[in-house]
Amino acid sequence: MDHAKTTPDWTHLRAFLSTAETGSLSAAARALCLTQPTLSRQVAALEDQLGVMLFERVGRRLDLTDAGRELLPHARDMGLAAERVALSASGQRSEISGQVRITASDITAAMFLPSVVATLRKIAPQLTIDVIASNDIQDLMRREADIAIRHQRPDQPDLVARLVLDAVGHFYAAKSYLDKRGRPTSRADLASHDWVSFGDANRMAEYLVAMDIPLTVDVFKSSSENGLVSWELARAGLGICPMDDYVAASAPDMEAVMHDDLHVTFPIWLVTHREIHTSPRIRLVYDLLAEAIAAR
Amino acid sequence: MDHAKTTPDWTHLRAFLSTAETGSLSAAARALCLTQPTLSRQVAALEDQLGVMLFERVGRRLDLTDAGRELLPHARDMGLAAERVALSASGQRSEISGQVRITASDITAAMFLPSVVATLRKIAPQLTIDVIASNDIQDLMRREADIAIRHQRPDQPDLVARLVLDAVGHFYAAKSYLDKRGRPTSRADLASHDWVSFGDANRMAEYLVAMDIPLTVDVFKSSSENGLVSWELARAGLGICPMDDYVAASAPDMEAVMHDDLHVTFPIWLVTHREIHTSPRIRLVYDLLAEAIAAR
DNA sequence: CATGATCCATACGTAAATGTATAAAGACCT
DNA sequence: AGGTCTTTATACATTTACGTATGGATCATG
Repeated sequence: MDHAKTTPDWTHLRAFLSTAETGSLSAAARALCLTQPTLSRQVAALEDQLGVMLFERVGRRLDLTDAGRELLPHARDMGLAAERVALSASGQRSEISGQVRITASDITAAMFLPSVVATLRKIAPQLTIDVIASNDIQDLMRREADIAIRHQRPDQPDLVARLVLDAVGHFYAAKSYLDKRGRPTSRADLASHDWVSFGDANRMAEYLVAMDIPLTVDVFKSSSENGLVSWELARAGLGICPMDDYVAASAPDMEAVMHDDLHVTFPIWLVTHREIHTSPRIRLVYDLLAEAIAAR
Repeated sequence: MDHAKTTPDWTHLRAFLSTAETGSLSAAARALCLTQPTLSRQVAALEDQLGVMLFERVGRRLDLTDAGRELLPHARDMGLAAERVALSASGQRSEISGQVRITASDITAAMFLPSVVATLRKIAPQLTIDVIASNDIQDLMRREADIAIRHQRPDQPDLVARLVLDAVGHFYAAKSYLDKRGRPTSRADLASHDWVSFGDANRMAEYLVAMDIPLTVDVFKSSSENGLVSWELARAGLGICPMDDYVAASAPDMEAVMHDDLHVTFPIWLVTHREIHTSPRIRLVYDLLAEAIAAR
């Protein structure tokens, strides 16, 4: 098959992809660190080579034609594959070796990190990943970890922090518990239910009262400093417990209480020290974590 | 994310892909209609940009490094996506419209063509596909079809024919039939079984005798000129019937008789008239059929 | 309605990538 | 062993593609 001759120039395909995704030649040029005339020529050359109009020039605007719309997903596939090449390559570099220590809450460490570590190991086989499950943000300062996933902005100025996502959580209880005790429909109802505390019950009560949930500390019939244990207590039917929706989604026996009316959001910060700017192995893990969290 | 800067040049990626697949820079240059020094520079530039050695220069030979082996599948993905772009584009061209008539045996028409026609319709929405189920090779000469899928080389010199595949078939019977009548283990056994004829029983007997199967024409207890009907007769337990393995695979109730010792091969020819050289719409369908048959 | 900003297309000089030519080196065959 | 046919890498001339500059056109804004 003489497809070689009919295969378009890959650079032109990248130009098409970027133009279609950014919506204009100028924006695509900025994204690719090229100039607008270059993109203009590349897209025109591609159209010429394919024998198909890809964009409709209507005024100063470029609109994808039907043909362009048909080709776009395949161009996107190319782009994704190219990104995988780049990512894979960066993991294969000889500098990417040694150990990276990631600290996160016990829940994040157990429910989220394993899959990320798996892809990380695949991308960078010479890397060793240490997962440190801890709720102490000080770890990073003591240099006991390289990267931390935390739910509050660190106040140390010499740390590099990035807000990756505002995660959403709800208040969950076991379906069996709710079947027995009834499903609350108002905030007042919540005070007559059992609660499972995440750490100190007094601090937790304060937090919930600040959310306009009128309860007293004696609703907490069980508690644990360990988030996984708290969660399992709730799953055992011991009461209501706040939980990240992402984690809760893997527990079909749990149900969100007053789902549409009651939720919490909490930031997810990715924190590291300044070494990230000089250490490629930490940078790789940092970027991959950011991507994985954002896309979770 | 500043991935834009780290994303390698797509042209270089194509150079890497072609080099890895052909095994040498020179071969890649020939495949891409470029020169060997160009490929040499492009691959070197890619290695430089990625910070990873992709090939090991051992003598005059290029061997993929572990890193290169890791990247290759992603580069392949890019290549496949690029081919899809090209194919899609060719289908979107305005010249690709109108009708294409494909003739094939009734079995091929019913069991294989539908999925091909589906992808064809998706690629070239302005194309109308006529499937003509017929066992008469003359159709093409009478201009009743544009493309024919046949199992013998056409003797008309003004037709363009291409041997796409040597298909493999076996002799099949219903499992229920074999449970009742026993499974033959030798060629001699076959003569005591019932057979379903594909067309004329005398011609079929001749063919089988030529294969060293010692049977007489009276073993044919049923027959049909229609292949699909013959196959359904066999499925109904009426006897043994030769069938293309590809078709038989979709009938779990059928079993190959003496699978390891007895099989037939038959060529699959793709035939068209010379118009293919001037008609893009026929060329597209022809190429797609060839690909689909080869990859089936 | 006019002004400014933004976008696309074209022209031109320049920089970058390509092709040609060539050398060195390994594989294969006699 | 020697010759031939590969292969890859480098040097140089040329072509190609790029960036800068500019004009025309459209849309937003005062």
